[in-house]
This record gives sequence, structure tokens and C-alpha cells, in this order.
Amino acid sequence: MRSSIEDLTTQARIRDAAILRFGRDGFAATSVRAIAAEAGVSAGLVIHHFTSKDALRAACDSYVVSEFLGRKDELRGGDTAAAIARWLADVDANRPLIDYLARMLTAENSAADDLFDSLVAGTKSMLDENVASGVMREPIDPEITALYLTLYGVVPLVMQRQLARRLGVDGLSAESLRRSTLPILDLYTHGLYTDDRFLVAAEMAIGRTPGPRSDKGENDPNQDPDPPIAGDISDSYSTHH
Amino acid sequence: MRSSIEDLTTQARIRDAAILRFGRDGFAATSVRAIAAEAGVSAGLVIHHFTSKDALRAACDSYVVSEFLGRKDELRGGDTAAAIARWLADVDANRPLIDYLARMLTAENSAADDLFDSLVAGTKSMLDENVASGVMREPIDPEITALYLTLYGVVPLVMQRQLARRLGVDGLSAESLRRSTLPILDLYTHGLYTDDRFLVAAEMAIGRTPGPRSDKGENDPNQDPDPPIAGDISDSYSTHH
DNA sequence: GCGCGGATTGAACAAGCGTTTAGGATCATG
DNA sequence: CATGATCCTAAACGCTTGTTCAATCCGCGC
Repeated sequence: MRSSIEDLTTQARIRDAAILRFGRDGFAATSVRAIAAEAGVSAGLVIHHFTSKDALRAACDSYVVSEFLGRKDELRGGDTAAAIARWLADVDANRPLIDYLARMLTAENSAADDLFDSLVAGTKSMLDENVASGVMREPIDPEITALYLTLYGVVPLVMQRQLARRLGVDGLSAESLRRSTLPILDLYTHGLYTDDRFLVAAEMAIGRTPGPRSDKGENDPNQDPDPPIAGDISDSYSTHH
Repeated sequence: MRSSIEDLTTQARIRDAAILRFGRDGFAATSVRAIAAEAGVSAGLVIHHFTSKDALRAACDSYVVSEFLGRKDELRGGDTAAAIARWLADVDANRPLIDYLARMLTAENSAADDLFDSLVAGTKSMLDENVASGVMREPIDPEITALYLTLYGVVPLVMQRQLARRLGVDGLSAESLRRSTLPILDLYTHGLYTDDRFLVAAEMAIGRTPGPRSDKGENDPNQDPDPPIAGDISDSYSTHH
């Protein structure tokens, strides 16, 4: 997405315009004519270059994924910190890409499925290596842990709006990243509970009753895995203490 | 959403049909006629009862939120575990509500904003109470911690599709909840890192340089707050060990 | 300078959209 | 039995949609 540089192929300009509007307004809410206007061309030309609106979406999907995975390799190896700083500085320039990506991840979209799989795989190998080198503890279930670490990693992207609203800034920014780093790293270092009484209780409860039923209330307090009741459980459980 | 019981107001049947289709296909991709067909009425009647498609959406929003917060109170106090079990048993019956809610949370929607705020507030007071009673450690920044705990709580809802795909089941289920409980509770109990070397390094780095820039790579490894590079950073950092 | 092929446009198309309107059922109340 | 109100439908409205098509433009090899 180097739309600022004006000497792009018309086809590329249309694609960038589509990414911008699809990402901002969603696929169904964006008309071919709106994309054409954004790119400064006629609606017919959009179809001429991409055959159909659906094909245009597919082209955007694979472009965004490849662009994103390309940067991933860029970050790998070499001066990582500098690469991160570069990415953060570019966060505004990359906004359309980021918005599009966020929409992809929650949509029914096989390109998003592939991307998510590769993110989980990356997290999994990171986890394995760090466990091997003694930096991280051995998780109970590495598969599930990698999955949830990935979910936790992408949720600020997907829930960008709520995050920005609560932090009082507009969108993902270096500032919100800075404020978030220590609390999250603290959670990942020390956990949240003072002791393992809940974990032990849950281990026994789940060992005994594999189903969702549980005869004692204390078996899984604040069990955030199930979101609709996450806050609620937490609340109600807190009344037990 | 007790659509199974057929003797509902026509207006309620239309509302339920709208929730079903909006939640499954999205607002823009759902036509008034499709909702009418789903409810077994004419398109005109939909407008007659709800004035416009936008107003129908607003009606669905507030109905879903109130229905959800109603259950929240239902869960609070009393036999919590039994209430949870009841909720999980009803997960299929509640699917339309859940899907609608998931869509709301990522959309530009003031009703969703209010709901999210109340979820954060609930998590915050849970956190405060548990810290006061010594069950949880004092977080570095309770505000941010509550925010991220809420995000982590709702992400399986919002990313339902990816979660289900990876777990090999269809949608949120009691089974996926069961498999997730222990690993997550383990993370919340013991953390992920074996020692606090990264946390300490990050504290110093951020204390020194409040901006996004960082002169050393070790200041925020695996810093999941920023999602687009979450997996990537983790990966590249793992090469340092 | 000619011709040809791709880029590009604007008009046109049928289909679908949200909404309006006129009128037919249905039913409690006078 | 008439009356009005409410529920409801079918048709039509004007508009937007994705896509097609004929016509024009433009640069490049001959």
C-alpha cells in the first residue's frame, strides 16, 4: 500500500482503493462505483481489470496476505527492534492494510483461514523454541496454548475500535502499544492468581467430570475461554471471596 | 430468542429473523426481503413494524444487549455453576444471539460500545475484589489489565470461526470450553515465562524511552499487544535464544 | 502515417434494493 | 350489522447494484 507514490499501475491503484474501502466499510457495503471513484477511474474499468467484484475481493485478499507475510519475513532476523520501530512508524501508512486484515480475520474467508493457520504455526514454533531454551515453562497443552496466544495477539487488531475508544486514542498507535506492554508482559510473567488453588481445583473437577457440568462452583472461576460469560462469571465468582 | 415457541408476536418473530440473518450474513448483506421470508411475512410488514431497516437494526441491537445483560444478572449470585451449565447447554439455541453479538462487537455501533464498557467495568470490579481478598496479585495497571482481560474474554466469541476450525468442532461448544479451561487457567496462574528477565528489561527500556523506539531488542519480546507483529516478533525473538 | 491492441469511458442493462401505497382481511366495539 | 383500527399483502416506486457493450483514446511496431 504505497498509494502515496502516484506512479502505480492503474490496476494497482484500483486494488489499493478497494482495500481501503473494503477495510473501512466492509465488502457488502462497498460498491464497485465507490471503489472506482476512490481510484479515480470508471466503474467499467474496475470490472475490466478484475472481472468481477468477487474476484476483486479475492485479489485484495491474497495481496494483503502476501504483503503482510512479506513484512513478517522482513522482521525476522537482522535488527528486529529497528524493524519493529519501522513498522510502528508506518502504522498510519499501513492503516488500510490493517483494517482490511482485521475484517478478513472475522469473515468467512479461506485466505484468512490460511493466514490464521500460519500465525498459529508461528506462535507454536516460537513457543517450542522458548520452552526448549528454558525461557518459557512447558504448557499443559502446547497446541491450545499456541492457539490462544495467537488469539490474544490478534484481538487488539480485530477489536481495534474498542481498544482505541478505551485508551482514548484513535486506532492502534505506538502510544497504546507502550501502555499495554508492561501489564501484558506482567501477566505473561507472573500470572494473575496469587496461588494455584483454582488451577488445582479445576484440574480435579475436569479430570472427574469431562463434560461442561461441574458440581462445585470453584472449579473454573474467571474462566475467560468462554467469552459471553467471561465478565459475568468473573463478577459472580468474585462474590464468593 | 425463543423462536422455537411459535406463538410469538409477529413483530417478535420478525425481530428474531432479523437477528438470525444479520448475525449470520451481516447487516449490509441481508435484505429486508430475506428477513421477511425468514419470518414468513411480507417485506412491507417488516417496514410497517420497524419503520426502516436501520431502525430494525437498532431494535435488534438493544434487544440483544438487554437479553445478554439479562442473562448476566441471571448468572450472578445463586448457583453460579448450574447457571453456567445451563448457558452451555443452551449454546445451540443461543447461537443466533451469539453470532449477532460477535458481529456487533467489531462493528461501528454505539450499543456495542456501551456493552463493551459494561463488560470492562464488570471485569474491573471482579479484579478489584479479587485483589482485595488476596486471590489475585495487584496488577501494574488495573485499568489496562481489566481492558485486556475483557478482550481476552471476548476474543473466542469474535473469532469463533477460527477457534472452531482449529479445535475441529463447529462453533463454540462445551467441548472446546473444556479443552481450553486448564491451559488458560494455567497461564493466568503461573504465567508463561520461567523468570522475569524480560519484564525487568521491558520496565527499564520503557522507563528510559517512553516512545515506541527501543535501543535494545530485548525490551518487549512476544509483546502481544500489537497483533500484526505479535507472532512475528515472537518468532524472530525466538532466534535470539 | 497506418493500423492494431490494450486502456478507458459513458451509456445502458436487468436485477435487486429499501420504501410507499392502496387496499383486503380480520376482529373487537358501537 | 356497521365502524373503525390494526394486521397484513401485493404491486409499484425510484434508486442503486454488478455487469455489459459499443465507442473512443492512446502508444507502439511497421
